[in-house]
Amino acid sequence: MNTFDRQVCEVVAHIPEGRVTTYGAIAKALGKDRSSRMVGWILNRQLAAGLPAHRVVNRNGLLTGRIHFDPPSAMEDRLKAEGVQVQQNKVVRFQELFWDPAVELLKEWK
DNA sequence: GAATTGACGTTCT
DNA sequence: AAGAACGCCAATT
Repeated sequence: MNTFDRQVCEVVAHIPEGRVTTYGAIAKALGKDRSSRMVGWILNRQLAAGLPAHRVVNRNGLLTGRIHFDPPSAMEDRLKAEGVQVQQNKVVRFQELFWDPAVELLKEWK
């Protein structure tokens, strides 16, 4: 487990309930704005680490990673359970629910 | 070890 | 405005 992995876990673990963020935003917050792909990969590796990976979607608010859940509908169900409305595999009010780690996490970091 | 393939996103045509 | 190309890099074949 390298630094990047931990950073990603750190960020994802801090996403508030009922909020969502994107792969790109996370990558960018870590200075790897071109490696957004890796974020998904890392989550995949750490899926069993108890991370709220369901709060991470692509930049359109689309639940592209639901296929990697077991069952695939788990992602959508969990989000709904947290009060996040989902339709056609995409987050409703995504813009408003978006949680930018580069900004929000910085506040916590203090 | 080369080629392919992604939980992505930006840029160039 | 829609589609192709590319950057990035770990894992799989």
